[in-house]
Amino acid sequence: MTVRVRIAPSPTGDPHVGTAYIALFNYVFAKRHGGQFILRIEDTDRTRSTPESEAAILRALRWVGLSWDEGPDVGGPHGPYRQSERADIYRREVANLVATGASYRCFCTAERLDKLRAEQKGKSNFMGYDGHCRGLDPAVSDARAAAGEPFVVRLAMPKTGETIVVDRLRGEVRFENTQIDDQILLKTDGFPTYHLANVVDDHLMGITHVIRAEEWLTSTPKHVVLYSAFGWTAPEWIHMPLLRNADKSKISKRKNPVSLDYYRAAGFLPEALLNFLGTMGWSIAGDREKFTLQEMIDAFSFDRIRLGGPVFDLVKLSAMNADYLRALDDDGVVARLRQWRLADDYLRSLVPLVRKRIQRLDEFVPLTEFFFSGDVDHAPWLKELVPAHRTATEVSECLLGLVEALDAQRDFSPPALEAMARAFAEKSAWDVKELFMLMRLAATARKATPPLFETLSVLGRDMTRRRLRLCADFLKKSKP
RNA sequence: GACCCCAUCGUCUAGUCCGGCCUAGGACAAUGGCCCUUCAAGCCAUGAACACCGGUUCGAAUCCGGUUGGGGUCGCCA
Repeated sequence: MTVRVRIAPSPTGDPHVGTAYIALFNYVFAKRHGGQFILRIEDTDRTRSTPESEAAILRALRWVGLSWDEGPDVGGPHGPYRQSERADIYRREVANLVATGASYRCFCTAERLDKLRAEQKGKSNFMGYDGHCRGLDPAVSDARAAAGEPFVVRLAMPKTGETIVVDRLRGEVRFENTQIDDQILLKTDGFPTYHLANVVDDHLMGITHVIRAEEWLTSTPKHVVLYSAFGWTAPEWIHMPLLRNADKSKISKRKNPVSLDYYRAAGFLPEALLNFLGTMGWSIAGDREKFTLQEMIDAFSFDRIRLGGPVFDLVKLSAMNADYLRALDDDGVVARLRQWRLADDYLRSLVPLVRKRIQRLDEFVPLTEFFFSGDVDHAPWLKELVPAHRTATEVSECLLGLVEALDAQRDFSPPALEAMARAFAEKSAWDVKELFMLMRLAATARKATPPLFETLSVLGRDMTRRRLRLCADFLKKSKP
């Protein structure tokens, strides 16, 4: 049996460092055993998935140095590799399940479910669907569906006994069936949920090992039941520990940069990032922490994974990055600088912003310095950041609000940014002039810069968000 | 709250499976020093952990039980 594994990101946002982490272990395991590593796009959330996000994820994964044997861009014998293009497959498979009674239509409204949840909250030990439509007469169900009434399809979980998940890293994990609710498999819009699509695709694509994050562990019994309902052999499960913030909570953008694009923009070397991720929960040897991708492949074994959630420490990553940088010769560093920012493309995007502001070429570098630095120091601007009529907390909150707005802002062109900022000003009752200066100071640590939105546009989403957040943190600490 | 997972220096980890080699090793960070016109880098040194309580055993970081702590999940998101 040849090993086939996959990484299955959802294109609903920035390329996540956790995706690279899990992709790395999948990739390494596949290569260790001469198997295949597949990339599948899980875009069944029609409201949140975007082609831009998909492209960004592919680009980021490539940047980090991982490549896949099959995927939406490279094709393969088990395509399509984009779940939105496989909708008919899921509908076909789920129809079989309804026919055998392993799943059923549910006509409950969102309102009813909300009410149910509210009632259960705090009172009941069981949280989840109450099986209201489970006993519906199939003839009635058929008639209501035929009449055009919207419905979802749910998995009929066994009501007794337990489901055992065999996890490669933990052994048998047991779940009482009574506490697992009837998972929705097919949504009202006809698209599958993760649980269905994931099982169907893993089976159809011949996936042998599912290496994914620990957050999936508690929904795995549903997948076990699904496999058996289909009559399919389940893959082997391997749930990796979750990357953590410094406070041990699951890594999040509020407490850590999580976008791979940030790490690229901040000048981390992809091989250093990969090496660092390889030390998260895994070790190559007791006294060794530097290794190449190939060395990791050669040495890889699940036996060397520990399950405590590793804290993603930027300081340690930076130290490792420094090691890689020092190992490069001078030409190597030059090459990396060019790949990073000192490239014609980037300089060209800067020139329109400053050409009228310089009289001599030697003014270019000082004027554009903040485009080339990572984190900036806001300390000298405390007075300007927090004018007399504002409190530090107030300004900090405003910045955090902006970061949130920026998170959602896919279009980073100057006009789009300006529209966003003006809308934000209106909504938050901040004076436009004041808000714009705040953004300028936070993003650049300067009072005088090229036009704000052109500047932010070139600076990019990741660096802009990082600096605003840093500024908000600084203010929060400075004067509570 | 219910269920599930986890538990070695501040952090990443070795050691845990097959108990003695562990007065617990390495790395990052911290501190002190050396080097040096400066700053880095480099080198040397120091402090720093087996969560707790029981049990098994001649012997436990290692095995068992409990407690505590942390995390995750309970979405027509993945």
